[in-house]
Parts: sequence; C-alpha cells; structure tokens
Amino acid sequence: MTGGVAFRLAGPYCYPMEKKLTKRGSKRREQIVEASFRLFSEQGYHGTTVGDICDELGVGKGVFYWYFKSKESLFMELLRSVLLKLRRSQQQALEGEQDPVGRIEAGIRASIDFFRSEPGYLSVIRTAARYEEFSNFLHQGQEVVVADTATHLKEGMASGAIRHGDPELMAHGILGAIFHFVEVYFDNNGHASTDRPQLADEAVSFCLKGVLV
Amino acid sequence: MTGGVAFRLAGPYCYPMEKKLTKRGSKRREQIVEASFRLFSEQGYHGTTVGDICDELGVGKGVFYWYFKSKESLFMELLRSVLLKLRRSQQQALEGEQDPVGRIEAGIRASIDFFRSEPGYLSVIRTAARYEEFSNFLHQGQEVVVADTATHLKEGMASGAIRHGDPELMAHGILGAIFHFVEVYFDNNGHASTDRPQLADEAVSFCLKGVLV
Amino acid sequence: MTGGVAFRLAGPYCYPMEKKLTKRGSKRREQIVEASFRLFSEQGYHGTTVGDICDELGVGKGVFYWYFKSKESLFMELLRSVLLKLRRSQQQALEGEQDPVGRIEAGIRASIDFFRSEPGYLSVIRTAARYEEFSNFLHQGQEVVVADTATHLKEGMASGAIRHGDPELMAHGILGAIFHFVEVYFDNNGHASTDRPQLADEAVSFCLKGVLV
Amino acid sequence: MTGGVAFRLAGPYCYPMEKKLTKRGSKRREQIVEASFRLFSEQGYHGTTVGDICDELGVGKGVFYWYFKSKESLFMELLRSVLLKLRRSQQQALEGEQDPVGRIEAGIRASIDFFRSEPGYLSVIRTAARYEEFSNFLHQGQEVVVADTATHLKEGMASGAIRHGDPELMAHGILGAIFHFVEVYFDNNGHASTDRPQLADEAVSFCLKGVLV
DNA sequence: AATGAATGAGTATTCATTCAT
DNA sequence: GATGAATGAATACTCATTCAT
Repeated sequence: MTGGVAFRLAGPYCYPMEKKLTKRGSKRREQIVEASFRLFSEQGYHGTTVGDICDELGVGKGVFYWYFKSKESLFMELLRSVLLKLRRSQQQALEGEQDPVGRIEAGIRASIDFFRSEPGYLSVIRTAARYEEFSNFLHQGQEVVVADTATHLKEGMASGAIRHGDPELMAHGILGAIFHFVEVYFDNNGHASTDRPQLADEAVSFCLKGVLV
Repeated sequence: MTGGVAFRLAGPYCYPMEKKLTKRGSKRREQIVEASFRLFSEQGYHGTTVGDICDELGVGKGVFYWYFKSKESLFMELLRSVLLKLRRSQQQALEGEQDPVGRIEAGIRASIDFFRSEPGYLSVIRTAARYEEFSNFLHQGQEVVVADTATHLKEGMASGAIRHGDPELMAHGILGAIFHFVEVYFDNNGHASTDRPQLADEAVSFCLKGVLV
Repeated sequence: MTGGVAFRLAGPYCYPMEKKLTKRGSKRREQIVEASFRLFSEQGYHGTTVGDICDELGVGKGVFYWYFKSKESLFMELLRSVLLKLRRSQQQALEGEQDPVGRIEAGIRASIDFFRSEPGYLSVIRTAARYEEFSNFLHQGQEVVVADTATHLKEGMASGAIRHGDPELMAHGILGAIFHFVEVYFDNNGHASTDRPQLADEAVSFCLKGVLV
Repeated sequence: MTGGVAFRLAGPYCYPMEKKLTKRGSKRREQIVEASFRLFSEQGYHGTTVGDICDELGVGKGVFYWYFKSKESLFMELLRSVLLKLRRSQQQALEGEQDPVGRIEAGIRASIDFFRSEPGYLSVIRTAARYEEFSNFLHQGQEVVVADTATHLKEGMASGAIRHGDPELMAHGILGAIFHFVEVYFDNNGHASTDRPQLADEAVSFCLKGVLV
C-alpha cells in the first residue's frame, strides 16, 4: 500500500512533447519552465502571456512553441511537476511510520513544510483550481490523496485509535483545513504573510484532536 | 455581540448606481442580474462577456451600461448580494442559541444548507476568489466570519467546553473544512454532484469533535 | 461701409429649430445653452457628451433633443452667437472713429478686450477651428473680418497713412497675430494664464508698425 | 548660441519602441508611418482609426501593435519628427547669417517654405494642437522657438536695429502671423489653396516692419 | 414637455498561435 | 534551433440619437 499520493501519470498532457533535445535544447527548455513558474506564481495564468515568458529569457516567441505545444500544456507540465514533488515529500515523510495516526500527522506536516518552502507551489495549485482546463487534473490528484488518507483513517478506526465515521469525508476535512491554513498563512498575494512556527503543531492538533475537550 | 457574519456594508462598490428606475427599468435590471448570475456560474467571469448577457436578454449592449457601470461592478454587486444572503442565513440560525458550541454548530449547518440550496452561490464565491479585483473583498468578509467564530470559540474556552488553543486558527480550520466539503459535494462544475443528506451531521462532527476518539 | 464683421446669418444651421416655446420652454433652452457653453469651454466638443449636458441640468436626454436638432447644431448656435457678440463689440468700438488707422486700432483693442472678458469665447472658437464641421463657418466669418480690415487698410493707403502692400495679406497678419496673442496670454487650458495689462498696447504697436509707412 | 529651434529631444515619448527590426520590419514600420501620416493629414486624429491604417496596408491589426505601442505614440512620433524637420530647416537657413534681423528673416522664409513643401506638416501640427495629449508637447516646442526668436530680437535691440519693446511678445506676434499665413494660404482642408509666390516677401515685410524701429 | 429606456455601430487594444526565413 | 513578423478573433465600453409612455 502506498503511503502518499499516487497521481495518475498517464492521460492527456502527460508526456512532454516527443522531441529529441540536444543538451543546449534541454537547458533552454528548463529555462522556460523556470521562468514561467516564477511568472505564473507572481501574475497568475492569464496574467502571464507567452510574450512575457519569452521576453524574460530574451528570446523570440518561436522558441516557446518549439519546446511546448501551447501555453496550456506548459502549465500542465508545471502543475504535474508540483503535484509530483508534493507527493514525493509526503511519501518520504510516511516512510517508517507504522502507526496510522502517525502517518496522517506526518503527511500533514510534510504538506505544510512543502508549501512553506516555496510559496510558488501554492500559487500554481491555486491557479490550477481556478480554471476548468486544469481543475480536473487537480481533482484527480486530490482524490488520490483523499483515498490514501482514508486508508490510514480506516486502519486507525480498526485499531480503535480513531473514532468511527465516514473516512472519505474526514479526509476531505483534513485536506480542506490544511489547504486553507496554508492559503491563509503563507499567502503571498498582496496580503501580509503571517507565517508562524507553531502552525504545523496547531494544524495537527486541530485535525487530530478537534476543538472539543 | 453579533452572532454571525458582519460583512462590511459600506465602502467602494457598495451601493448600486444611483438612478431612478421605473418599474420597467427595475425589471430589466433584475433580468440582467439573474441572467448574469446564471452565466457567471456556468462560464465564469472572463468566460462570460457583456455581449453574452445582452444576447441572453435580446437587448443591445447599451442596455447593460445603462444599468451597470461596468462588468466588474455588476459582478461585485452579485458577490456582495451572495455574501449578504449567506450572512443573513447564518444570523437567523444563531438566533436563540445561547450556547457557544450550539452557535458554531448552527453556523456550520446554515452555511452548508445555504450552498446546497443554490450551487450558483458557491460558483460566484469561487469565481471571486480567482481574481484579485474581488478577492480582497472576499477576504474581508472571510476575516469577519473568522473573527466572529473565534469569539464563540473563546466563550467556549472560558466555559470549559472547548479546548484551549489559538481561536483564530481553529476558526480558519472550521471555515476551510466547511468550504472544502461544500466544494467537493455540491460542485456543479462538470463533476457529478455527490450530495449526501448526512453531510451536515458529519461536517459538524468533524469540526466539533475532531477525528480522534 | 460697415466697420466690423458682417457674419453671414443665413445658411445651414442658421435658424434655431422652428418651435413655439412657452416662457418655461425658452428658459429651459437658455439653460441648455449656458450649461453647454461652460462644458464645451472646459472639456471641448468631443469631451462633452449630450449626457453631460443633461446631467448638469438634471434632466433626461429627451429634453435636449426637444430643443435642439443635434449636438452639432447646438454648438453651431453657440459659435454663431459668440461670433455675433464679437462683431458687435468691434462695431461699437469703431463708431465715431474717422481715421482708418484709428479704426484698426479700435478693432484690435476691442477684440482683445472681448476675449479677455470671457475666456470661454476663445475656447469655443478654437474648438470650432478644430473640426471641419465648424471650421467652414468660422472661415466665412474670418473672411468677412479680413475683408473689412482690408477696407480700412486700403483707405489708409489712399490717405498715405499706411504703406503699400497687399491689404488682404496684411489683414491676415493682424488677425493671426492678435489671435495668437490672445491664445498665449489668456489661455485657460491647463497652462498658467499670463495676462498683462499692457498687452493691448503692445499688440497694437506690433500690428500697426507692421503696416505703417 | 543656437540660431534656431531647439526642441527638447529627451522626455517621454521620445524614443521609438526599442525593438530589433529586420530590413523587412523597418520597411513595414516605415509604411505604417507614411500611411498614417497621409491618413491623419486627411482625416484628422480621431477620424483615422487603427483599422484604417492597417486596411490601407492590407495587414492585420496586430501588425500595428507590433511596431507601435499605441495610436497615440505613433502620432507623437509623427509630431516629433515634423517638429524636428522644421527645426532643422530653420537651423540650416540661419547658418552664416550674422545679422539678427537677417536671422529672423531667414527663419521666417524657412518656415514658410517648409509648410509649403508639404501641407501634411501643417495638418499634423494643427491636429496636435487640437488634443490636450499633444498640445503640451507642441507648446514646449513653441516656447523654444519663441525664446530663440526673442534672443535675436534682443540682439537687434542692442544694436539699434530693432525698436524697443517686449521681445517675447514680439516673437509671439511673428509666430502667430506666420502660422496664420501658412494656414490661410496653404490649407488643404477643403478650401482651395491660394498660394502666391510673393507670400514670403510680404510676410517678412509685415513681421519685420512690426518690429523695426 | 419630459422621462427613462434602448439602440448598435464604432474603437483601441490584447494575445495565443502560426509562418517565412 | 531560432527569429521577427503576422494573424485576427475577441472584448469592454461609449455615445449620439430615437422611442415609448
């Protein structure tokens, strides 16, 4: 059983354009990815034009379309890569955790650390959530995380550590709360960031213990 | 102390354009509001053009600008109206509740019922969250709800009903979870709706009791 | 021989719409003329909308078209009226002057005083000069003034007071210089007004020396 | 001391958009400049749409915006170029003239020749005078010419060649007269052009007599 | 006389994408 | 691989004028 997110890697948009790239070409491609990540984070998807990206690198627009089929497919690649990174840090965090509750806690902490480490990640995900073109893909990823978390919850219920209830719904509750915390406290979108060291502890408390005595 | 959300009613965008409208005019205005509510819900803000709205009603484009200053201001009006309605249903639900925990529960149930009653409401809010022009306004509203919920939480802590912790953070957790539930279960955005009658009960359980035994 | 400007009073746009107006109607009409004079002066022709004018008076747009055929015809009326007033003050100034040089001087002084008395007059004329629709009419008026001044110049040449030369061209020189002085020193268009008492004296000096033997 | 007009060459709008243009691109850009010069001259600024310009060349609208930031900036470029050309022909004319009166005469003749050579130049300047967006720039240029002419006048006063008086005002008189002559005699705006060979001579007479002792 | 409502052609500008070289 | 050039549909908003009441 996997302990993290198992995003579907197949499907539309999945593989980068089939093209044999020279060393120089790969470098150029990577430059585009980096520049666009920065720009999308700062200005949003529609706020960033293909021209912006090319200007940033000082290249003509043809370059963009040499490496990417479209603006949309570039963003999809970015999104997929962010989700993959998130999944990997979650998986790493779970390794070695035997206790289902411990796994959930580790996942929560890993997620918070992930978004704290690079606010651009949150930005990409939030942007993706905004547009139908991407939200389906995001949804899929989300469902996998939920299913995974639900598995841990079920284990916990079986072992008596977790109260009985709808595990899918609980998982959604956790996910919603965590994502909201991250949005509120790491937001770089014009509002003052209000990160606090104990955020992870309190988030874990909230999700695991609830608010009642 | 108010028991619900107290969205600021003053400020920019607050009052509809000052214009004396005849009965016919008010009707037309209302038609525009309704049509645009529908179209924005279905196609999003940028996906809906002023032309779409006018075509829907079979009128010239000038009509739109007779009643509204701009597309943006119409959307703001829609947004304000949705937030106001939400606030009112929350306030109604709180009336008569003495117990702080009861108030929180009532607020949660009212919110869920609200978005269930009309999926377009959620759509408008989500759309607003997407664009900086509106997200500030939304943010303000959110902060008020959070502050309000935090007040109930503090009362509960004082009375020993609620565990000690950061009330603002707890309030954000509740809000994030609820909003996420609503998004997942009432979403009409291409994904099959999966509403379930016991959603409110389980949401209340999650938020109030937590997931641990 | 006339001593001033004899603007053609016939032609297109010439008579106000044929309509019997009640006392109240005449008043309303006058209000429109006054308000639009002010607005055109401040904001220019295209910068002033029919809506602006009606808003200024707090009336509906129908009112405007009850009294005026079009925005254009209102402006023509304004223009005609300004030119008429200018002509009248010039004529008054000439009365009693026997000497042709004295007549020219009087005309110059009268013109300067006229535009100094009400900067809006200049504004209307300048606006008229900007648009083909009105510039023809203005041109006609100008030609009459020129012809008139040329007559004085010819008389002066006959009497030996004025050097020989093309009288029409001299007249244009005077007119051009005067109008430019007025524009530069009475301009209210964002540039600081720099009116100076001795302007008329110096203008007369410049123009008369230019034509004197 | 400069002997002509020293239009400010720095400031906003001053440099054309920085873009590397191929030979083909430069050609296209030049085509746009030429076509728009013609159209602006014939139809005025607001009377000429970006669409007109592109249609004239049989290209898509995007082309325009590839080479120019906006319609306004294109017109500014046109205006700046016309003023620069005018200044250059004035400067050339002054070279070698030692006598201040001679310099003034040369400047007058150069200006008249300039506008006679290409009526479109006048049209551009007149158009610029119509719109606040451009009139400030024009004003600056004008002030420089006036200051320059005033310098010559002062020299002439010192040497006793020119009567005493306000040099700035005299300079404005000359400028106003010349510009008016040009407008009246070279106008192509629907009125028959009535150019006459001796115009320059008579203009010089009028202006110099006006200022001579 | 007057009002509010409606019209609709008109305009500058943007931008993802394609193409010729 | 890369460039600059070109495309053209799309969009929000304006405003003189007309109309129904």
